[in-house]
Amino acid sequence: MVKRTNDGDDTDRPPESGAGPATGSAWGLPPDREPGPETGRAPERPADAVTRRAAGVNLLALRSHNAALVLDLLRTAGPEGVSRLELAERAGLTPQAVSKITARLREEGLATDAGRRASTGGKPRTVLRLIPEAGHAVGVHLDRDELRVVLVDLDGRVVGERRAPLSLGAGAEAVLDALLGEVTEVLSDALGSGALSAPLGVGVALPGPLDHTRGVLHRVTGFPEWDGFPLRDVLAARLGVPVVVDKDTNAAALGLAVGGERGSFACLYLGTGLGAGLVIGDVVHRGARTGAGEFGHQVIQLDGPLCSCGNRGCVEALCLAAMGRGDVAEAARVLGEGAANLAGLLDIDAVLLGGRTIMAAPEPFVRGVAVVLDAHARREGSREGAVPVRLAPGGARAVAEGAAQLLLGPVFGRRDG
Amino acid sequence: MVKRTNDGDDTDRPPESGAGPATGSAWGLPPDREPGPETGRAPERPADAVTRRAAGVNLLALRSHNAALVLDLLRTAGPEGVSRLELAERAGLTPQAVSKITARLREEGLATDAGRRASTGGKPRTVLRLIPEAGHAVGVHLDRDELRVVLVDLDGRVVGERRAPLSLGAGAEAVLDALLGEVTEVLSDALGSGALSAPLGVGVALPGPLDHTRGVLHRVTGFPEWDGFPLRDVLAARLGVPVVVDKDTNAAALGLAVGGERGSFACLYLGTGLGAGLVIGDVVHRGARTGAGEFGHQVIQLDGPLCSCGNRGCVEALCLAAMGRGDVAEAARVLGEGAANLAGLLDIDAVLLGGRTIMAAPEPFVRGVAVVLDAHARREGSREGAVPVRLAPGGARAVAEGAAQLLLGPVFGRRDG
DNA sequence: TGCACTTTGGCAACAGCGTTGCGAAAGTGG
DNA sequence: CCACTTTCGCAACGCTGTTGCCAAAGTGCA
Repeated sequence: MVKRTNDGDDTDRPPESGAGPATGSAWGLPPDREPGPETGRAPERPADAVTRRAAGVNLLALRSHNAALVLDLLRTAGPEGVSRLELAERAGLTPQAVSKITARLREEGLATDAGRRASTGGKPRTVLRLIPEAGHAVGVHLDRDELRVVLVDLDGRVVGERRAPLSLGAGAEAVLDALLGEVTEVLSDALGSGALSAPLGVGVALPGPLDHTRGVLHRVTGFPEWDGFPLRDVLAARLGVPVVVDKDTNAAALGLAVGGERGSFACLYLGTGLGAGLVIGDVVHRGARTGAGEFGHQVIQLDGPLCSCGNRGCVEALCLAAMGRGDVAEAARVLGEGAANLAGLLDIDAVLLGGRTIMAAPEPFVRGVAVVLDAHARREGSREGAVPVRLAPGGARAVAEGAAQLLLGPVFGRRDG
Repeated sequence: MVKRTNDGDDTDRPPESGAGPATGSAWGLPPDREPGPETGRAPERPADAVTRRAAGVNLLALRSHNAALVLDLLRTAGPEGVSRLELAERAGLTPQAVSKITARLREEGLATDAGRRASTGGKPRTVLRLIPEAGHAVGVHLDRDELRVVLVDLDGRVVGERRAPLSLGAGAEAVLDALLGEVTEVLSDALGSGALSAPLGVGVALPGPLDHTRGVLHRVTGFPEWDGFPLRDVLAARLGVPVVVDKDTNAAALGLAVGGERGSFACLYLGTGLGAGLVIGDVVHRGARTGAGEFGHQVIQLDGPLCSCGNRGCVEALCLAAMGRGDVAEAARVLGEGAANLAGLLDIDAVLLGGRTIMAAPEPFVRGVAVVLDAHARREGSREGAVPVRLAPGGARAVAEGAAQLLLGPVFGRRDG
């Protein structure tokens, strides 16, 4: 039902990566071709992809942009729905344009009526809502010791889930087999239980570093054997649907951005390591090399204790050392100083905390970080007050859900950054 | 000749701030009304302006977007010009669409023929170029001890300039009078020497903090009497043209972004203080409160020496202390550590150095910062190598030129961030 | 109960965008 | 001089959002 939004440049777009021949349901098919580690897309200079994209806007691009925007407004409104006039006001379009767009969305099965509003003296407004079942995506969280697969609908609701223990160091074949198996299971469960259209694709989130634009892993921390592995293309070839790969922190941040966190914010995740997902102006910021978010190896103590990365005085080293001593307050303070540096540099609207270590003792961390940010704001005389600190919502499934949003986001017009 | 790009929402847009009745050339007119500190625009909640702007795209918006894009490509091509087919390829539009757009630009006096290319076996391509004289903007750099005003054409070339000593602490009236005087002088010089269309407006860059969206100053460092002064609206009322206000570091960064520096980069300015201008994806990042770029008060030495801001161990304090001891190498090293934190956090493409202190001894700073970034990159095993460090080009006029780009940028489709 | 009024939202005509088909213009090369 | 290539404008077209208009569906007062 849902097609990926057409950007109007379908004339010379490279073919969908590994989409291969659509032999019925391609799920669970044996690999019809095994791309070697070097068989990726045509090598494109990353600089080109960033510095000057063809920014000319087509009528087709305009159409899909506005349709995606209206769809996003419908999604944001939730099950209560929105009226056409409200959509028009929020989108900055005329009511008649919205009428045409919503008529198309209804024809495509993406939207439907949802009752009417109370009259204000005239004809009551007809309320529209998204049909969440019109599209699905798979989100995979490939963690160091666990694999989690979720199936979510257009609304972002989880409609299927599986977990399995897994070691990232068990070798590519073992990990891929486990991943493909769990994904297939989740999908066949959903297919058995009800009507399910073909999924839009699979998003995979895992610890970095990696190249998001090409979907190639670099040396995953602690598992150098993955270096250079073209995960996206291998998975796309085996699954027969589009695959997107991203860092776990970015996926989590994307999930929050889609889930209602507006503006610019940073999610700090403290677990085996310390990383950050950055959202700037509602867009996940990855950087040209998918290297953004290196929060943990920010130096906040010149010539401080040696960190595993080779530098001295990194936030991560100080924070984990404090945790090793059982000094949560100091760990939170150190984290707060790093967060204050980040907040000052980017003028973000919120700091969100997550990760296993923080979830084990949320309150002292949130308070400790807030205290540092408050102190900085007061000393610098900020008129807006300190950046608010909150716990990142979503729990243990957040990364997998965010991974699914790597596919759902474009449907609602979200750009990558 | 040049009208500001129409975004298609001119139905309910607030009137151009202080544009007033156009009584001939409004320059140098006595103030016909003096807006008090509270007579600004209708107060708009900053959250709204950031979190959800009406993103629906109009046919009018599409038209002006594509026209601005083509104009930008013409500007980038320089005096040699570009052919229609090249424009079409770069813009992602069909040649025929480009023909129509360039025909309009030629009618409006913004573009013209510039010879032809050598034939490749058929009709030779006609080359088009921008007409730089079709539009101008004024850039003002309001520094602590000096005032600099430049007049630039569409190409960004400086066609008029004036300097005057000035103390920001001399009081609002004195500073405003000096500013208005110099601006009027620059314009009348240009009017006398040749044909000059009415300028697009005036961009003013000064040390922060301030509110870029409203054009209101906060407590300019060291000059608390400016707190809350609505500089944009006051100047707009007196000059009768649009005015945009921004931090000096942001203006400088914008100037570099327009001047050819692509992608994402940071400009670090070391003078009486230490600040940064951030460009992320070709867009200046200011943050919702125009607070981004607080590079100098990044803490890199927990419990270090006290800084003027009240915190301890700020880069600025350490850097300036080292300079006070004459230890340029240590200052560069400290600066480099801060730059490494920034580069890791944002995955930027380049670090540019500027400011009076650095220009006094450029080579040791560039080398010292590069050494630190190299060391970090090597230790972390970056496959792309270290972030390149360069001197920010442009010299002493860079900030004023960038201020003028605050007005020119929108003509070429540059969004604010 | 009936009528005036308000508000919503679809139908139809329209202006204007980029696209396509086609041909004139302006070169090269034999 | 002619065949060929390439550029680029004119004209028709499809599709976008916009405007004008009117039916539909309520409220509220007589």
